[in-house]
Amino acid sequence: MRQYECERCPLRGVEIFRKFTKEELNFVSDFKSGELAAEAGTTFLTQGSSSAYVYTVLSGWGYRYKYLEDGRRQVLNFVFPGELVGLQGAVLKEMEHSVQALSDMILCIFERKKLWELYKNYPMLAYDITWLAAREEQMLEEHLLTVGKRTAKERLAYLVLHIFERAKSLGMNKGKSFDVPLTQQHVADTLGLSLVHTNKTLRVLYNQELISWKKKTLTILDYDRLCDIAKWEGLGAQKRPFI
Amino acid sequence: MRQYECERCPLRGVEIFRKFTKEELNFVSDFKSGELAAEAGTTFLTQGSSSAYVYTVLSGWGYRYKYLEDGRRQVLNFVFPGELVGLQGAVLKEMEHSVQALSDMILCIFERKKLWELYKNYPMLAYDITWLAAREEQMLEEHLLTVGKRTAKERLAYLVLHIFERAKSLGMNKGKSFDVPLTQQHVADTLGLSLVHTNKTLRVLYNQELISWKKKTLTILDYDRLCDIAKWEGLGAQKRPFI
DNA sequence: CGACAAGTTGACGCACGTCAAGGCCGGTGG
DNA sequence: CCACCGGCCTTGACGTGCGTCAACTTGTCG
Repeated sequence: MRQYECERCPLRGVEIFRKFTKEELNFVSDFKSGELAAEAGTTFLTQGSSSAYVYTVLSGWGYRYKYLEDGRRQVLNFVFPGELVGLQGAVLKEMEHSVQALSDMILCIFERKKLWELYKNYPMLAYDITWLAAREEQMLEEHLLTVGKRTAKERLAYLVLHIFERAKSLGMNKGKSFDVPLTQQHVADTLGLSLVHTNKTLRVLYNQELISWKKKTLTILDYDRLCDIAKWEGLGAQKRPFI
Repeated sequence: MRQYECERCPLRGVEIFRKFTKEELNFVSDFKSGELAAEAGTTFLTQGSSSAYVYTVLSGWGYRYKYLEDGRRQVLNFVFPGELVGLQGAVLKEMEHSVQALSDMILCIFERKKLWELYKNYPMLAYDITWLAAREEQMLEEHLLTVGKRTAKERLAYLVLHIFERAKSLGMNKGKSFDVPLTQQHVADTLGLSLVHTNKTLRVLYNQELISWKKKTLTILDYDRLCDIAKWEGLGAQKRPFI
């Protein structure tokens, strides 16, 4: 049921996260009510349902998405280790999106009911949750700008940089390369492009020696030119909280 | 400096907002450090700057938007009375979007510094802020779906319904009509469409007797068919907090 | 009545979507 | 070991929804 004690949480060591006090750690440990191992492909939160839990990603990649009734799918954002999932479902009446595991994931389970205790007794953690929500909002806004205003080539450049930055901040990269459990269909559904056009645009980036993406390994060949193309300024690199 | 005392706040009476305790009201009144009257067209929060304040909208409409360096603009969302503006700038390092008044607005000013006090002493209000952030996120996600996957006609239908629902929940409508201080350029920049195509698509909706939009007055002529076209299920109508 | 912002309309072009046909590769079973 | 299958990727041909350009109209405010 619980393999990872909060006190020995493998993520705590990652530099980007702010340090917790002993007391906070104790509370979180108590707050945590178990772990969920989700295999790649599992949808563990579903659009339209109200979840009794909030999760923190311990390891693995996932993505949040929405469907239109006729099947059109929009990927909203990805979820990386240290991030909170399902807050909407806990705070509002229900989730209006689904979350699926891209790779095998381990999630820490927190009960919705206990969230209130956290707010009441650990204002710093409450503030942290707000911080995480604000950051999520910021990412969504940049995505909206991407889908609304960037061209196909700009979108691809943006997406590649976006996921690279996020992976890198967690040490999930190997130099300029990293493993990406995405299919081109995922990419297309993230960027509001068709599968075919996504494929052809990726080919352009490859031909221009900007990236290489073979067998789930993505390599950034020319970071600066990609930034230029994407017209993107990067994510802030502040220390971040994690519950 | 302060025309509207929190104790006599005109918004408190609006049914959709949850009631505050006497104590909460006192705190908010103390938290509030003044009012800002922004004329239509004023940009009162700017992309890239870090603001020392958070605002609550007392009256009027605004919109949040982002620019790409070459001038392409994406409208992210609108802001209505009772909503919080500038939380990102208060919690994270800086705002990554701007906010402009569409009509004349009155905003309550809160100091960023005091936000922490709120978290420490009024967990319920802290929770409310999270609630508002989660709702904002939900709206953004629906917008992303719209821009990514809906056709021009669907987008227009969606937008019309979206702003109508929000205005209506605040009693800002007159039956099926309401005043909309938007130009077609705003609409285009919200939906990721060109101005010309927006105009032509609006004409289609008008010709099909779905809406009428003349001189800043928008009328919903056929609510049901619009919903059908938009493939949208509406915003939740829960009681909402407001700081 | 002039000036300027906003809305309107038609003509034309292109970025991206759709369709369709293979190709590659890892997995499974005989 | 090969045969087959089902995902996923790739590529060309062709179609179209939406963008761009440009000119005109309408409304508004001095």
